[in-house]
This record gives sequence, C-alpha cells and structure tokens, in this order.
Amino acid sequence: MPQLSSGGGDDLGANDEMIAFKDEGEQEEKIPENAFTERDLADLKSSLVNESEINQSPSAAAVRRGQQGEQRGYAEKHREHLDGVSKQQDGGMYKAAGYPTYPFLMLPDAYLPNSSVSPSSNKVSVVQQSHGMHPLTSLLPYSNEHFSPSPPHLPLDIDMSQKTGVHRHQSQDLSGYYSLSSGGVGQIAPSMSWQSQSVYPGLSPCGFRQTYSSNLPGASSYSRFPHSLMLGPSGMHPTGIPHPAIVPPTGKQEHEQYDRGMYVKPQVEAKREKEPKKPVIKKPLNAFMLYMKEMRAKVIAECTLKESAAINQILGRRWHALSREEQAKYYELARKERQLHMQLYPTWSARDNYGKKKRRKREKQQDSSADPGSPKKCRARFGLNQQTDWCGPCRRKKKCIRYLQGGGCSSPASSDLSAIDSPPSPSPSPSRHRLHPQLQRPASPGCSPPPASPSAHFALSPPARAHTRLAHGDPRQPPTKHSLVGLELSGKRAFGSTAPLSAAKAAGLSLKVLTET
DNA sequence: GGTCCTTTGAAGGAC
DNA sequence: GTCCTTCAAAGGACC
Repeated sequence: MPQLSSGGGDDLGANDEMIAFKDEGEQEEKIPENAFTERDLADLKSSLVNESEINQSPSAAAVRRGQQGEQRGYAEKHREHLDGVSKQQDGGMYKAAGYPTYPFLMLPDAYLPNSSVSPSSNKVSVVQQSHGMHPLTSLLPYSNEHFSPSPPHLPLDIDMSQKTGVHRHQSQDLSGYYSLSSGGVGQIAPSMSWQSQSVYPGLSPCGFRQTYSSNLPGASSYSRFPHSLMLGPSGMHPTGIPHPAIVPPTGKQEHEQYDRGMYVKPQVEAKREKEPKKPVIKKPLNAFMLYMKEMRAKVIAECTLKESAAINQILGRRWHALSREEQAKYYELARKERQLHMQLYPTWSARDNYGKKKRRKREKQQDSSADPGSPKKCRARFGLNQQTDWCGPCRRKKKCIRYLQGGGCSSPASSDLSAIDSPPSPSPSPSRHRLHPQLQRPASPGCSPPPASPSAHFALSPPARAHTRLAHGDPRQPPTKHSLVGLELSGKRAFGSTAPLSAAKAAGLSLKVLTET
C-alpha cells in the first residue's frame, strides 16, 4: 500500500523506508473515519480485476489476441466507416484518411461536479494540464455512444459478442459513468465547456487551439476541463474527438504533412493514402498515470520544476501519500479507461506496441556486457557465477585491472556496485553524467524535499515499491529480488550522478540492507 | 532526432 | 503462480 503516514510526501528522505504495513495501521488509527482499509482497497482492486474478468472473459486476453486477424479487418472497416462519416459530416473537407478517431463522448456523470468522483468533492484537484488536456479526458472519448446515438461505425455488439463473456451492453456497465445527455458532438458545443486542442504536439494540423467558454451550470470545477479535440485540416475533425490513445504512426511529421498538404496533396501523399498506416493505439493510462497527468501541472507550479524525472519522483511520493480513497478513485478511473479501451479495441494488446521504442538502455548494456568478444571487466567476462575468476579489485567492487587497459571497467556506470563503494570516477563518462534533477536545483518550499541522499533513496525505493505492490493489493507478489533490483538501480542511478561521498555512504548502508534481503 | 531519466501500474511472455 | 520486461506521460538533458 502506498500510503504513508510518516509525513506523507513531504518527507522525501525517508518515505520509502517508512512504507510499511505498520504505517498503514498507524494511519488507519489516525484516520478512523477513513472507511477504506487496506483490505478494502485490496478488495476494491480485486473487485475491479474480477469485474473486468467477468465482463470480458477468463480468456479475454487470449480471445483478443486470437481475434487480431479479425480486428484488422474490423479496424479497416472502422476506418473506412469513419472516413465515410467524416465525409458526411464535414462535407468532405477533411480528406486526410488514416485517422481513426474516437467517437465523441460527453462528460461522464461520474466526473461531474456532483458525482462521487467529483474532483470538487474528493480533493482530487483538477489542474489545467500543460497540454490543455485533463487527465481524465482520456477517458471521455472512449465512449462510442456519444458521437452517434446509434453508432454505426462502432459495431460494438459485434465486437462484444466476439469476446467470450464480454458481451455486454456498455450502457449497463458504464452508463452510470458515461451516460449521455442525449447529445452528440453537435450538442455539446453550446453547453459544454471544452478546450479543443491537440492532445499531442503536432496533432493539431493547423497549430492553433480553440477554447470554448463554459456555459455549463456547475461546471466551474470543469471550467478548465479540456476535451481533447483534434482539429482536422479544415479546422475540425469530422468525427469530433480522437482518442489520445491513438497516435498516428509517424507522429508529428505526419501531421505536419497534413498541414502542408491540406488542400494540395502531393502525389506522395496520395500514394501514402493508398497505403494507410496503422495507427498506434496507446495503452490506457493506469491509475498513477492519470494521477500524474492531473497533478503534474500543480507540481510544476509549486516546485518550479520542469524536468519530468524530478517531477515524477515527487508525484510518486505524493501518490504514496494519497489516501486510499483518493487512490481508489484513480484506480477506478483507470479501470474504466481500460474498459473503454478494451471495448473500442477488443483485439488490441499491449504487446502490439512493443518495439515501438528502441531498445532500452538496459538491454543495450546487457548486450554489450554479454558480448564475450569485448569484455570490459571481469564481471562481464566471467559473470557472477565465476567470481573466483574475477580480479581482486573486481571482487572488491573496485576498478577492474584486468581489462582496464582495454578501455573498460573504469566507468562507475557499470552494473556492479563500484559506483557506490568506489569514489566517483576521476574521469566519469560524460554520457548520462547528470546530477539528479532534485540535486540540481533545490525544491521550492511546499514541495516534497528531495531525499537526503539520492542513492539512499534509490536504494530503498525497490523495497518500498514492493511494499506498494503489496499494499495495493497487487495480485503479484512483491519482487523477491530486492537485492538485484537494488544493485541494478544503484548502478543505474550512480551512472547518471556523481553522487557525493556522503550519499555513497548512505547508499552503502542502504545497499547493505538490500543485499541482506 | 532519438534516447534517457523517473515514477507506478497493467499486461503479457517465459518458465 | 511467479518473475521479468515493456509501455503508458512528460519534458529537459544529452548524444
């Protein structure tokens, strides 16, 4: 459980250490009115999982995978239909195909100010996002009922029927949250506050934003509640709002091409249209991501931080400091997000997006270290199982003398503990040689102070995270490789930081705890 | 321009 | 069932 009773997110230096079930109990004692207990939240999460499983099917994932082929056909049909709808609604002005758009969605009741999930009633502040998109907005466009009373472009029934056990009318499941005000896109404009702008940089082909003032009674809490709305080249996407989860395959460049080729399409464009690229359907945001999107701007404003890494650290701590109720709301939102995502893309799999990013640094490091042809240190050459073959310094986690001349093992960035036990390298690699963001600039008052020592914090984070998983009722067991994670993180972090010696000492202490684990 | 950093949670593959 | 990896957002920093 991420709850922290010891100072919440303000005590950055020891929060991770303090994440313990004992604290949870203490917190519960301190907050007797909190109806949510540890078990409650776990039950909640469990129920969410169960509900999803019930709604889908035990083999929903397999079914989704198995329906990939069908989905491809459906996606194509869906696209075609959207194009048709597009042409119908914009008079054919919007010609840029390949933008499967999410159907429009009215503000769900659950997110209205008087709802149980109202930010105004649950302290979950609604912060104007830096990109003008409310974190919960990503939920909205999932509904496919809102764009058209009888959405012909979304054969949900068909899709649902394809999924064993997923045959459900979303109205039953989601109507309470996504009920419509009998309107579509055309009706929302006069009554609904929204900001229409591109969710993603470059998504707005015209590069401008539209902001509508709020006329919705009681919408003060949402007066800045922006709806993501991609404007087509003509200024308005025919189908209203694309879902933020959908990203054109080539991203910004493609949109820029839309900008330039709005009315005069080069032949290259025409060729591209003949070969529509599959849009990238992004993963639905999890609870923490939703929380981050909402609170990021707030943290930025409070702490005058800009680096996302530092901000995310703060947000992570604040996330732990959130009450169960507050967290439960985000879990619920995330669950709905997943449900909607699953309904819209029943055959989508998170695996589909694998490989979208280049290989991770870790993977690269593994590759390099695993290369027997270019051993850079005893550790890489012989591995952990043959430590007896290591040179003495390597055994003592010092610089490797065997392969040092070969140009390796001198960097604290190694995956071993040399970064912690050894003083900073006199000639650290410029690569990734950056101080920890929170060390680079002091946190402003009111912000969670940075950890007393970054290494200590880092080294302690994995266990804390493990506790978090447990506390959250994560069905998975907490990582039992604390030492491994600790080592990995220690080396990783130290790589990007010439931590002071004091920090290294602190890290060494933490490391001891970890390795003993 | 691409990647990393940094966070937590979800998903899926491997064993 | 457990472990591990990847991706989701974000924007500055780095190469």
